Amino acid sequence: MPTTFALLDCNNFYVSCERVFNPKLIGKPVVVLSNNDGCIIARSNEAKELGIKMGEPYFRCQPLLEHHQVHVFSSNYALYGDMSQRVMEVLSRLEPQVEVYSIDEAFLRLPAGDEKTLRLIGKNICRTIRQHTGIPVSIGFGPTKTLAKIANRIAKKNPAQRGGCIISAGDDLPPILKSMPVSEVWGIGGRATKKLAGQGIRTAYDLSRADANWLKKNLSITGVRTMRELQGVSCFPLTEIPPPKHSMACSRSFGTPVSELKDMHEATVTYVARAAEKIRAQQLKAGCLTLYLNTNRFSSSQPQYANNRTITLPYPTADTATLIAQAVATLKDLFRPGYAYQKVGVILTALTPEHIQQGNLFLTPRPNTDNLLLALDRINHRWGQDTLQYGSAGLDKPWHHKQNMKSPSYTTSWHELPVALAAETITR
DNA sequence: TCTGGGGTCCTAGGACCC
DNA sequence: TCTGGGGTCCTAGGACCC
Repeated sequence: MPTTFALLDCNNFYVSCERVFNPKLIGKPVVVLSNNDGCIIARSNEAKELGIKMGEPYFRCQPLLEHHQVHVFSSNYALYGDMSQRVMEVLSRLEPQVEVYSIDEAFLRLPAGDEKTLRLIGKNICRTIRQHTGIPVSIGFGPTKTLAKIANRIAKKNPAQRGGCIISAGDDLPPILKSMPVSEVWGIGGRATKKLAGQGIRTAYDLSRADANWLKKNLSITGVRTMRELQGVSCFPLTEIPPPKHSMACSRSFGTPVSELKDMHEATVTYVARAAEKIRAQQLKAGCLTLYLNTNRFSSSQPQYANNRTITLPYPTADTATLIAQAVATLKDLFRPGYAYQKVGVILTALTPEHIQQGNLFLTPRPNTDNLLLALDRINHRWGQDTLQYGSAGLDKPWHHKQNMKSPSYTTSWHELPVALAAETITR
């Protein structure tokens, strides 16, 4: 049965989240920064018009931002994550076949319908999500995911397409693809764009007509799939049930460079605890742990050092104390004094479901800490992250990343709920 | 002074087997 | 002096995504 894909995308998502709880920002230029207030990762349309680039380091464009009185926010993932869930819930109530693709995007699969039907569906989705969450969204339809992505891009740039741009695999397709630079095609990054340019392939249309053998050799099988998708042949299916994760990571850049082992130790413990909490939430255990650390690679005046090590754990575990002990021992091996470190990070891999565990013939049974961890997670969930934490994670955390302009966690913290004031009006 | 974080997929090449 | 061929598995690194 023929189907249509749709891509729903929240407009300037992080900025839109800030605006829901701070309507004064509507119509004003707004940007949101990455962790540690490092780079620009979200811009309102007004900010884009000022020429502020995606991924630009904050310190570099700070004068421009100040000059235009741009509103700047540190990223607030508690808020964005929660708003994302609300958007996806509303969407799932409207449409049965949904793949949550990222924090601000979802693919849908619909029975292939005529343009009028799709447009009605699109309008209804956009209106309902806006009404229930306050978040503006755009939608694009196409016979494949890649074409739905392109349709979404066109819809977003063109307010007349409110309710959705629709691409079909007919005669209209070539002119649309000819107007789309190949670098804007989903799956074509900077490297591929360069390689393709060398072959004279500059637009999505050129790519849809490229030589499959050359593509396979130079862009791997995924390049060939993208080409087929541009032709209207679906190669990337909808995955409604997210596959289990293969890895779980936690890392942050330090607010200021760190040289002391004590601080590195505290940060390592903090990130291990967080990563362990995350895999427990998904009923997983880790078989391996990777620890890595590095100095600031952008600094030409400071001596550079980066290292990493992966260890196999004695048995798969999600027990924070066990993981901390292993990570700290690894840290002591990797740490070299005399460097200004910028970051330490932890990756848990070889993840397996907690109820399917391979036993070990030669190890004594390990202590069962399941109930302790359950209580820990429940308390932190109920009363907020780090209500209970391991002592070695430190209290002051002088190395903590910068977050100087963060908005309140309006929807996830009892202490930070927005307050609505109603003025009494007298009408007689 | 100040440059994010968390994922996935694919491939080449090494190690190893018979 | 001359030293195969075919296969699997694993891993590091590259590329891409948001």
